[in-house]
Amino acid sequence: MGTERYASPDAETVAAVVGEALHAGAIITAEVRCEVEYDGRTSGYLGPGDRLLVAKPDGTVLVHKPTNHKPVNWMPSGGTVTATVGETSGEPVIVGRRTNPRERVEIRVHETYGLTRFDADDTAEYEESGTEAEMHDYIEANPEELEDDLRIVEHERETKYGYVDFYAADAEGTPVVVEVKRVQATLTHFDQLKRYVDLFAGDDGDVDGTEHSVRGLLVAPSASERVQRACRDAGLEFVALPDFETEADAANASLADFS
Amino acid sequence: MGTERYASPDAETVAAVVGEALHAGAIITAEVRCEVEYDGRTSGYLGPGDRLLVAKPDGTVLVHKPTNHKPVNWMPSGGTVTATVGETSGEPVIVGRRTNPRERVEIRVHETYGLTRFDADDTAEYEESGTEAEMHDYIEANPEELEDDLRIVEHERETKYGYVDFYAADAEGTPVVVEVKRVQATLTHFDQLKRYVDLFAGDDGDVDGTEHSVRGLLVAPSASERVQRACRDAGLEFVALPDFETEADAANASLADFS
DNA sequence: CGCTTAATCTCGACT
DNA sequence: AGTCGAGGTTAAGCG
Repeated sequence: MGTERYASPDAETVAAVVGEALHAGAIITAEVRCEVEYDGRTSGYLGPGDRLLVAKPDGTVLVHKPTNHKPVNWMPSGGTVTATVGETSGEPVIVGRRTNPRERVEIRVHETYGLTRFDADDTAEYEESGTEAEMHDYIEANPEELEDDLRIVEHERETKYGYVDFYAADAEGTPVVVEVKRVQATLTHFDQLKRYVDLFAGDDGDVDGTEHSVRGLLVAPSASERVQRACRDAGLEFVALPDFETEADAANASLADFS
Repeated sequence: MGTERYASPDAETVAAVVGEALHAGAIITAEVRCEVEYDGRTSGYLGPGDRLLVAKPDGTVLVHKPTNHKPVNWMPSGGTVTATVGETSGEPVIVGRRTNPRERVEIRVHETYGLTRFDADDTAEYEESGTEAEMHDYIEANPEELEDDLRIVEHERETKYGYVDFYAADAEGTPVVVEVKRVQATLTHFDQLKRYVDLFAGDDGDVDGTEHSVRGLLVAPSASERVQRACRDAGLEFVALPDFETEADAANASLADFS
C-alpha cells in the first residue's frame, strides 16, 4: 500500500532493505551508479554508469539504462535475488540467479542515490482484445471472408509437425490448410504454412506438380512483396484480410476517440 | 548524477515534475495506484491496482506489476509522453503516444505514493559475447568443424527469399546451404533452412529423393527429436556443434567462477 | 522508412 | 520438464 524511501543509504542498509523487502513481497527500485556482469546463455559486461534497478519479489531483476524499452541486463522471474556487502569493496552487490538455464546477473553498486521499497497490492488482470485468438473466432464464424463456399472442417488440427490453424475444404471439396496471422505476414509465417502443406501433400503422395491435392492459404492483413512472391512460387495463396471487427469493437466504436 | 524525491505529491506536482524531468533528460519512476488503457496494435484495459511506473526521456513508458519480467503495459522508445491533470477527475493522467504504428497508452493515476526524478548519466555500452555473430566468425575460421573439406563460399548471402547464413561447397563441389543457430534448433529454424534449399533446388528439380543438387546443413548445439526427424524426412542434415570457444572465452577461462 | 533476422527474447499452453 | 508458437514482441543491420 505504501512506500518507504531511503536517500543515499549505506551498503549495509541497501543489503538489509533489499533482502527484507523482497522476502516480504515488496518491489525494490534503486537509482544507482553500478557495473553489471551477466553469465549464462551468453555473457556480457556493462561498465560503470547510472541506472535504474528494479527487483521484484518473484525473483525478477531489471537494470535499465536511460533509454530503451528493454532492460540492458535482467533476470526473469523464478530465480532468487541476494543482496550483500562486498567483502573487499564494502559496496552493495546484488545477484540474481536461476537454474534451467543456469545463469546469473551481478550488479556491483558503486553509489546508491536512492532506494525505494514499494509494498504494492495489485490483483487486477490485464484484459486484451484484438488477439490472434479473436481473429480465429472471427474466421470460424465468417469463413466466406476468406473465400466463397469455404467450409471450416477443423480448428487447431494437430499434425506430425505442429498445429494447423484451420483445416478446411473449398467449394470443390479440395482440402485447404489455413494459417492466420494478426500482423503483416513474414517469411517465417510462409514457412509455417509451407511445412503443413508439404506434410499433407506428402501424405497423398501427389508430386507430379500439375495438380495439388491440398491448397494453402496464408491469411493476414498484409504481406511484403517478397512474401507474396514466395507464396506464388510455392503454389500457396495469400489472402489479405483487413482489420476485422469484433462484437466488442462494434460496441465500443462510438466511444473510441484517439486524442 | 542525483535524484529528487516527492512523497505523496499532488496531481499538479506530478504533471509538472514528469513533464519537466523528461524534457531535461531525466528518468521518472513513480509508485502509484492506477488504471491503464491501451489502444493500438490491440486494445486492452488494466483495472485499478498498485504499479511501478517508469518513464524515460526517449519516450519509453513502462507499467510494471509486482511480478514478471515484462511490463504489463508500455510504450516503446520514440514516442512522446505527456503528463496532465484530468479535468473532471483532478487526477494525474500520463499518456504515451507514437505513430507507426499509431498507438497510445493512458495511465490514470488514482494515488501517487511517491515520485522520483533521476538525472542519470550513463555512457557505457554493454559488451556481449556468445552471440550468433560470434558463432558465425568461428565457423568461418573453422569450417572443418562442420565437415571435412567444407569450403565457405559466401557469408550472409542474399537470395530471393532471404539471407542464407553460409553458402558453401563440400569436398565433391556440391553446393551446401548452412543455417546456424546458437540455441537448440527448433522447427522454425528447420523451416528457414528448407526455404533456402527449396529455392536453390529450384523447387522443381529432382523429387525422386535419390539425388540432391544442393545440400542443407542445420548447425546448432542440439535439436529436438522432432526437428531431427524433420531434417531426415526433408533430406537435410543436422550437425551438432557443441559450445564453441572464442578467443575471449579462452582468455577468460581461468578467471571464470560461477559462485 | 521497410524488410529481414536475432534475442540472455518472455510467456503461456500443452504433452 | 521439454517443446512449440504467439507477441502490442523489441532492436539491430542493411538497402
